[in-house]
Amino acid sequence: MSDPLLRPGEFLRRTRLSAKALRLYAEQGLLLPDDVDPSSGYRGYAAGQVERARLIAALRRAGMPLARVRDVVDLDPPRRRAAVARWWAGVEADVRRRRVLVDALTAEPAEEEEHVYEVSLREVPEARVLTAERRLTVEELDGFIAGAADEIAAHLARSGAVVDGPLRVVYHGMVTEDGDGPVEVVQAFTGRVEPAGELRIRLQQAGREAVTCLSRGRAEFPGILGAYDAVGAWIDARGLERTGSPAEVYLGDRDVDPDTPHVEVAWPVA
Amino acid sequence: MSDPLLRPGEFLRRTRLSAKALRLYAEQGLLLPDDVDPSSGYRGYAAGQVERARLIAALRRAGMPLARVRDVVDLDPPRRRAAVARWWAGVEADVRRRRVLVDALTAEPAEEEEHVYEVSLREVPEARVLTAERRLTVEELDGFIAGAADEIAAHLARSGAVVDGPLRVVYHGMVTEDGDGPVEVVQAFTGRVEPAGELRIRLQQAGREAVTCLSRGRAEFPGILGAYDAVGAWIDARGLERTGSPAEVYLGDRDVDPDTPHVEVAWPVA
DNA sequence: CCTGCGCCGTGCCCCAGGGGCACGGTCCAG
DNA sequence: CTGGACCGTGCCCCTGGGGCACGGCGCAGG
Repeated sequence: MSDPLLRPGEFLRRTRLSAKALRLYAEQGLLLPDDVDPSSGYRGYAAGQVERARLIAALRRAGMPLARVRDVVDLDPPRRRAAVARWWAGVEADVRRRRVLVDALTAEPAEEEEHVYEVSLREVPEARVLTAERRLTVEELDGFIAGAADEIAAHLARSGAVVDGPLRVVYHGMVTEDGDGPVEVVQAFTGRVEPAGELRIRLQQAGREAVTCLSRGRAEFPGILGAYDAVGAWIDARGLERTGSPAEVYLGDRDVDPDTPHVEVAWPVA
Repeated sequence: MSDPLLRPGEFLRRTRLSAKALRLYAEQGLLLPDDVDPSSGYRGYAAGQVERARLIAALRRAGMPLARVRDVVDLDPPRRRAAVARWWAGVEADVRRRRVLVDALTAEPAEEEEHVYEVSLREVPEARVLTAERRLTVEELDGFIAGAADEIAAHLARSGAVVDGPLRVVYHGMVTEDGDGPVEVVQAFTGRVEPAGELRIRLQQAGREAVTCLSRGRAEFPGILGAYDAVGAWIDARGLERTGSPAEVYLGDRDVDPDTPHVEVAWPVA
């Protein structure tokens, strides 16, 4: 009895995978049978495959997609643990994002102010700003904003300049064009800074803007659309005119209390 | 301008749904256009639909399946918030389950004892036990065990009897038969108890059993299969004979530290 | 010797929640 | 009247299988 191959039935019993799953994994090369009888097509598994099958089953039960399981199963144990942990960190981040949305959806609206956005007008002074601009699609958006913010902060720090006010993201291409219109990440600063790479320096004009403020939960898409509507309606109701592209102003860190003000929607007017 | 219907393009812009999603929701009756031009097939949406569409978009982004969205969107706001919260509680529970599995998969094995199960032999005294038995499939298993445990505890409390030892789940039908073989939830007790409903009283025979202990993470399927293997191999290596069905013994509460002993796998032997 | 039964294979259609493409009709402005 | 933007339908694709039908294969019992 060196190692008689396990027939599929026995292998299924030992791993509690379904026959369908087992065949799928075999087809995809994820769990190759040790031998396939060429006439009958019967698969034979070595006893050592049981452990691998159970690892796959555990990863699947943890919700890992097969494609990633494929990348992960063949790593040596320390690397595999690290890869699993990395994947799981992404899952947790996604759950946090969804939790913020759910919190906003399940929170009791405070006293009739369910869908009321308070819009106000404010003066914006002239300022020198460092910006990164790109034309991109929806799924690239978050990554671009985060990356550009980091790049801008790093360049300002290198140049010995000082951040002056919150980060703004200006949507030049209107809310949704083809992919998305050009999006510009804008950071006001004081000090001497030279352009670098994709980063440009320009003057932000002084003027007035209509602005409303949102908690983090309501700032998650699609809640923020209500804020755009409110600001737009407020502008129209007063007979003002839009003089530029709308912007989102990120007031705080991302890991802040979901109920505190977090994002402003601002639209330049005249 | 009472309320001119929004054409699909404008509606898409206002909700940032995809055309595909919008059409899907229309087909499924989830977001019915106010009007459909019979000749061209063009859909027209009332302005009031925008809010509903955004609610649907928010729920979808939170990961709620369309079927549940369908149940939820038409509820009045307080009931809707409650329904969303109930659904989300289930999501969180699932994430917790997966997190336990991931923790077990990413934990550093302590000093070479990666896959070693310590198996030992112990005496089991005769005991009177209250049991619930059923034949069921895999997906009913957890629900049945939880329900039976509650029922048993309630009946013992009603009868003034006292729980005596941990809960056992005996798998009479071997690990995996067709669906699953009969599964018996067993609780030893002291005191006077009458059978009730599906609950039966029987004598648990005295004897010996081979047993190994698992942390909660490793007790999640499929890690527990390794314990069955280890106990079986241990029994065979000593020339003992299996004299009954294997059982899982739940030592602690479910919300306990994932690293503390949590489940035993026990197999009666002679 | 035949027959039934348990295993096992292949192939097809199904689910959510759309993405993407092709083909064709509609609507409006120049 | 014609081009381009807008919009429809219909098809195939993805994941991770579930479920069913049909067919082969081998073994045991009558």
